[in-house]
Amino acid sequence: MTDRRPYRRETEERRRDDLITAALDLVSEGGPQAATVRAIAQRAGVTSGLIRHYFSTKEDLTRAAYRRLMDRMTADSAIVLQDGPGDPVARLAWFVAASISPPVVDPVAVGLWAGFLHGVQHDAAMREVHIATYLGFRDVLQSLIAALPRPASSTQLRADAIACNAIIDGLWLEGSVLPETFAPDEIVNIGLAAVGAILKTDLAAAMAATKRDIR
Amino acid sequence: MTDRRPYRRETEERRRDDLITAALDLVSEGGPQAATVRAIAQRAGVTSGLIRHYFSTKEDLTRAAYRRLMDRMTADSAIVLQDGPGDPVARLAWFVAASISPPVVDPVAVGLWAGFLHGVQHDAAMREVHIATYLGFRDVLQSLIAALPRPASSTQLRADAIACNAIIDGLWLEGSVLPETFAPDEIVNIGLAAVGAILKTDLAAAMAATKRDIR
DNA sequence: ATTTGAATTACACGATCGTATAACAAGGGG
DNA sequence: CCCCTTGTTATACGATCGTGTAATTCAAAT
Repeated sequence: MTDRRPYRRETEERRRDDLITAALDLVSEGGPQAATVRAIAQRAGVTSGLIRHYFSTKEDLTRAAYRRLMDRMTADSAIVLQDGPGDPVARLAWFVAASISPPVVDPVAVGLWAGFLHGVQHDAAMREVHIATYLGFRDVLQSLIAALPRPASSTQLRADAIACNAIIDGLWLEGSVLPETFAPDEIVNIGLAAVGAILKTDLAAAMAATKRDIR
Repeated sequence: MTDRRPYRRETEERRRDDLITAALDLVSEGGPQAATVRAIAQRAGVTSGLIRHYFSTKEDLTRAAYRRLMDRMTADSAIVLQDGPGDPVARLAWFVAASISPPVVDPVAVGLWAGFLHGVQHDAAMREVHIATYLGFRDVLQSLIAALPRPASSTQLRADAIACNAIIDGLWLEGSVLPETFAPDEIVNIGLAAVGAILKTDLAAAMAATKRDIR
């Protein structure tokens, strides 16, 4: 009868992916308030009714989007462990450097992260994701620290991991929110020096040495 | 004619204060979306029309609320400098400890902070407040570091201040978002040890000594 | 070629959003 | 004691929110 909008059927995976991506884009651009059902649908190229076909509620979509964001950020940090150097000191240095460099350090990412924080504090499912992500990251860091050629008790190891993680988080925050305040590589250099000072290990030298190796 | 709600006239200061407080409470409880004009007015015990009598727009009220939040947080950190110890090492230790203890470390505060971050990134006035607050805090920290009995170049001083500030920010974040993950005083102890390691100064000992003095 | 299941669009619903404007009343200055 | 400024309430407006339901049309199976 009337002219209805033509459409193509897509796989469930593709549609969910498009909707989640659209939601994240909108939150980063306009804050949580901008990620309305209608705006998300329009951005994803579908009509708003379709959202409720793939997500039982908007909160459900929000949770999925947060999960996606966290997965992406941890993956960006851990990727250097795949084909990075073998030396324990250099491995730690690379991991720290990657965690406080783009694309982990990114105004968009920190904006998204903040946009979801209220959900993390009040929604049990989102809180679970956050805890798993945070402790997972810290455990990776702790295992890298444990592999260093130096003696350390388990309680000392935990304290070191928390401290180094705090440096990474703090520099990530500041570098992401106020990137123009820092010179290029300043954050990485400060981070390596600070983590090195806590662990009494020269990460900056190890970084420089392996950088030369790669070339 | 009809029965209108009775009311008392209040000073401008009092009304602005009530409205800002109501807005902050609502953001902390329900996120930015919960701080609607009507909800803020109801929480403050007035009708919604009154908001536009004191704030030209909702954005204007939001900016005022953010300014209030930042002022309160920096004041909570700096209060220990008023009647704290005179010894430079102890002063720094107290300042660091206060910055990673309640009421600065607080789930409500970090939730509020995150709720405003999108505004900070996109609103020029809010961004200005953020930059001033952040650099102001870091300058206080840097001047405390500069007062330590040790030689340091100005570039080294800047790097140290950024690194120590990152530790504080990171521990503030983690302690505020996941308080149940840490033992009592664990964050303070780790923070003092980490800042001390970076500055090669025993802050924990200075803290313990002055604590004994106060008693 | 036809049927059939479901992916997708279309539309309606009540609630609530921020803003604008007019009517009222509180309380100090004459 | 009354007036007059203005702090405050009341109400309306159009836009938009998340959700529920029915109608359609695509694409695979028969």
